[in-house]
Amino acid sequence: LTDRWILHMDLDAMYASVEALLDPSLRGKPVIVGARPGTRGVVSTCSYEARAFGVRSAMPIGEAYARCPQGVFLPVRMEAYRDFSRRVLAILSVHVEAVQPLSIDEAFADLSGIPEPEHLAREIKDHIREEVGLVASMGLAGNKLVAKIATDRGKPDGFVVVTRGDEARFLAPLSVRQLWGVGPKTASRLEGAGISTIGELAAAEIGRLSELLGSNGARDLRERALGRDDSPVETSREIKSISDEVTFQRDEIDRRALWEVLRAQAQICAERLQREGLLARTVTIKLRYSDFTTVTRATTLDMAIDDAEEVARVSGSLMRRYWSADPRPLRLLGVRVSGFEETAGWRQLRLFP
DNA sequence: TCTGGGGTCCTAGGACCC
DNA sequence: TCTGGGGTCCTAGGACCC
Repeated sequence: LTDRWILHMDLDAMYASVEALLDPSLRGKPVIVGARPGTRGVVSTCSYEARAFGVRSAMPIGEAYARCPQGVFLPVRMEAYRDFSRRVLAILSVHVEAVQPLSIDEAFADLSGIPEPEHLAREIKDHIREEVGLVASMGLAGNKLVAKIATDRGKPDGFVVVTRGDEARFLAPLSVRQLWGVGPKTASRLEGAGISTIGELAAAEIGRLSELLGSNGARDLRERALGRDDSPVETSREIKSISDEVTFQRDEIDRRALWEVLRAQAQICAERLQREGLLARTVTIKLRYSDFTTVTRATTLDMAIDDAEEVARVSGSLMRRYWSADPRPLRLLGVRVSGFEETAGWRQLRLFP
């Protein structure tokens, strides 16, 4: 498709911005959404005023407090952000047919075949600001990969267009870290081989890259470094797993307390299974000890389940088998269900809507 | 300054089957 | 009497994303 245009949109500092919309007295202040100082947790999102103090997403809350003690620290209020997210997606959907939400604050939209994609994108951006009050940064390019990076380059309040044919040139000077799929580990491995920009990555010998990342990883990464990506905008995706986990404020060793947490988590997973019309065959527990070592233990059943008692029973027996034998304090406990089948009732609904 | 919670995808090894 | 080989399922860990 020669006139493929993909729009990527990302709401600036979304959680902090929503909090400021709900409480205008927060406007212009360093707002840090995540956890209260003195508790276990990290920064989810912070306002640009807070970023000026060096506060960043995923930073331990204690460090954020050390850098910005005058900050306004707020707990995460997911329901509120979801509500704003829905309103933004609704605006996108008014203008574009194919919309793919990526997360609560990000989406792709397929603008292929639209006469003036840039004009439309600006219109959507204005619309979101006027009707919802949030600022969306946008990237417009010939594919998802480049559109997303374009958004990033313009933040905050960005609008960056990358012309088709210009992808590799646009990416070349940027850090490899900007590429989807290159995290701290891969970046430092590449760095060790003298590769720090996307341009250097694109020019690297494939054999050399394969040694570093395996042949599949090398091939995929090279394509991305050249700005090539033909993945479609997917309007719906299958759920693969459902989980609930918690980090305790203080490491927990009491059997009964742990059992109660596990039961509640099983219940949450089961409720969600039922809501989605799914049955799970695999149940996994996740344990994290005081030294942060983390293990998962799974079991796959012959029969798929969606009942809270059953999920609790299976995760409980995993706990007995793997924790009770060596009952050290836990920092985190979690339950996950996966290996889904649709329930008979839902299958019927789908066959005879 | 100790490290959240919800996910996805990939890899590797072992069991098992034909 | 010296280790086939391919496919599938399962477990566990790890990297990564927001």
